[in-house]
Amino acid sequence: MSQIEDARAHTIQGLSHISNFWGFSKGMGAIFGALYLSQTPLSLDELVEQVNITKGAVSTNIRHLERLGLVQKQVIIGERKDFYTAETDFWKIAQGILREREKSEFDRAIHTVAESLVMIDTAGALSPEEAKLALFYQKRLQTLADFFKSLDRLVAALLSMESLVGSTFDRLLGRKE
Amino acid sequence: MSQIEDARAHTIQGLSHISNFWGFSKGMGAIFGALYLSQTPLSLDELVEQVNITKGAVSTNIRHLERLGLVQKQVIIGERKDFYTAETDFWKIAQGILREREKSEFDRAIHTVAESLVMIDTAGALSPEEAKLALFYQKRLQTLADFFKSLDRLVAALLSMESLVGSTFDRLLGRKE
DNA sequence: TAATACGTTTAGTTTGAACTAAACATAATG
DNA sequence: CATTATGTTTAGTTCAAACTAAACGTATTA
Repeated sequence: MSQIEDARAHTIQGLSHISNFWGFSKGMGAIFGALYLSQTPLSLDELVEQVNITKGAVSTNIRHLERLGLVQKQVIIGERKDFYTAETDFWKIAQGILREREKSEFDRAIHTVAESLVMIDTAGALSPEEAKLALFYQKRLQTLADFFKSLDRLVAALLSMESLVGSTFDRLLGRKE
Repeated sequence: MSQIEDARAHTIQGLSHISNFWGFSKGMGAIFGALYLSQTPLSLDELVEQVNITKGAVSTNIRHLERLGLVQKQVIIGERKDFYTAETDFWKIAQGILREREKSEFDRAIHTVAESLVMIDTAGALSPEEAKLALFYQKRLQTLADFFKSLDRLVAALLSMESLVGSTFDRLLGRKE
């Protein structure tokens, strides 16, 4: 029935949008969607057909998805093709994204601000106005650094909750009691 | 001293990158950076000069920044120009972004999944395999919906913490005791 | 009322990410 | 060993977002 196919297409298109919104390609969202709404693992060729993008693009996108933990490769014995399945635990997925993407980005941010602070620290003799400006920068940069460090701790805390995922948040938010 | 100017440039460039990473334009990050590292409010023309993009772009970007709560317009009496200052409370900023961007995006996601579920519900007579597929979709879509709803609650919870911001998280994460 | 100062809008351009098509590398099969 | 099946890499293309330049609207000043 077309109604059901429509629901599938609608969901996939929605996931494409979300993927895009979160800074990934639409293709990644669509591929994940196709896998998430498949009762069986899919091969690369099947994905090419279902999602309607070329093999190269699927290949690239799916490796990215794998690295993030959104998709798992299934090696089926006696089969030459690779098969893929979607991760269905979204809290796990969130962790994967936090780990692979946000973490390194926070590290980078912290590093950049630290560098800026060093530049100021190692500046030579300063005129009175320069000294005042330097002090101002230091204060602002320190605020920024503190913020990033807090975010970093938050992420680290979430990532260390491995075994609790799936229940912790839900309980925290009142979905289960 | 050039060392200090370098620190400023380095920070601004870092903020541009971060802005871009979070799905905003680099220009927005640069403009915010210029304001954040300014001891005085800046006019549009001063920003044009400092950030080195055209008036039109600054105008567009700064309105976006304002809407997100990253920047405030200061109407100075007796001055025809608008002046802008950067918000310096980053937890407030995070809230602004959550409110303006994430919230509506979650709403959209929830809505899309709900639509898909309706499509399945209203599908007519189904063959046995179709019925089985429909059931499978329903289960998966429900899982997805639950996840989005949890995220939505999380965001709502964070947004309702208005008065606590700045201390709550830090305490939560052990930065202060 | 003319001239100026300012912010916004618009038409066109630039740019980078994600795509396609096709060549390629590798392993399995006959 | 030639052929086929498969996934990856690459050179080139497409497309949308963000930019520029310039026109525009509006308020202020002379």
